[in-house]
Amino acid sequence: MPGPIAHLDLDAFFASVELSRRPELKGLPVIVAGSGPRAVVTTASYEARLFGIGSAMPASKAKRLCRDAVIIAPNFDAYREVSRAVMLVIGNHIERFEQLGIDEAFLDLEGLHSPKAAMRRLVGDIYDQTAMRASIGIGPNRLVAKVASDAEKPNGFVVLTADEARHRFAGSPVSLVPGIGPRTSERLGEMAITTLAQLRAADEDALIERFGARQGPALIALACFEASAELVTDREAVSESRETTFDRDINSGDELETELKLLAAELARALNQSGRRGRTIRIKVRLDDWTTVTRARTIPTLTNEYGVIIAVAIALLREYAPQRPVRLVGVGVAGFVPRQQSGQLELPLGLPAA
DNA sequence: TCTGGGGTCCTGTTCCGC
DNA sequence: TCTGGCGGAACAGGACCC
Repeated sequence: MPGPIAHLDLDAFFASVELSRRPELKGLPVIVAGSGPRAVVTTASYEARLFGIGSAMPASKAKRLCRDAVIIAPNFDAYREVSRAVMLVIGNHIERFEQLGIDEAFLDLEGLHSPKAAMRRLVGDIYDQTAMRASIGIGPNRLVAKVASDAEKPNGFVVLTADEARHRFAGSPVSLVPGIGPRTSERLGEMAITTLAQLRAADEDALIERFGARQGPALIALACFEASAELVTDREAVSESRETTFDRDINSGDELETELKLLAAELARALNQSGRRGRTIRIKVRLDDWTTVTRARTIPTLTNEYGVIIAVAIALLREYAPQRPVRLVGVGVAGFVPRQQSGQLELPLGLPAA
């Protein structure tokens, strides 16, 4: 039996990085958010959370909730740098770990003499070397570890078996577990299932009828805290994109194409820098009524060239021809191949063999 | 007072070739 | 020759995550 697994989560990460750069703000409600009229909060310090401010909240609302909040524009380069430093510390302690996003990781604790003591030392080292606080959850699989790290943050340190997790969170809303978001919560609510205990006891056939043969049983497994303990230690990106929300909705096709060109240029620059290429080019358009449309086209050869990307993107946009004001456009390239294979797959595909 | 940006994964549909 | 089944690839949308 594999395991145990630890989940490490950096507390209020973006805000913590800002506070370490500007110690005079310590103790104040700090919000990291963009500046436009449609900006949202990316991270709030724990002082700001006392005012009811949370992630994904419109910045305008956050300001109303706390007039004295210090608002700081996000600086992703700085966050990436601190993230790298933290991951280096983790790598010095733990052989196998899987980074997720910028501020968390799963750690394979198998074979460690005293996993808890090892995690205490790791958290101490991370703080000493980067000034970042982390919460730790330890469990038999990723799901238990993740929920455990969330349970008592900031500075949390929670160790649970699956059985203990089932008991401790029996009365918690189904959305406590990762994988059950707002939409699934709502649909479960329509079946009078709101807590994890209710989901665990739910009729599997009814769930299958409602959610399908795969997702139905998967929901019960989530409620039982059954999950894989496997880590994916060598994750490679499969797509990259750029998108922007306008301060005001846009009606003109010319203006949309101008924006699309800027985004495609930035995307091509990034792809060239990382040496990544893909065959599928997609656009994304969000209308003023929040409907989101994507269109994609796969071309015969791998590309990261601006000229190719923008030509396909504009063709897709013209074919779609939005009939309502547009609040967001985006462009992306997908279908990356693992780097060692990319040489072979450059041949035109989709042609009948000779 | 509406709701960012950058991703991943899954599902259902359609199309095409065998 | 016609038809149906099947599987894979592409595509669109949706849910979710940080």
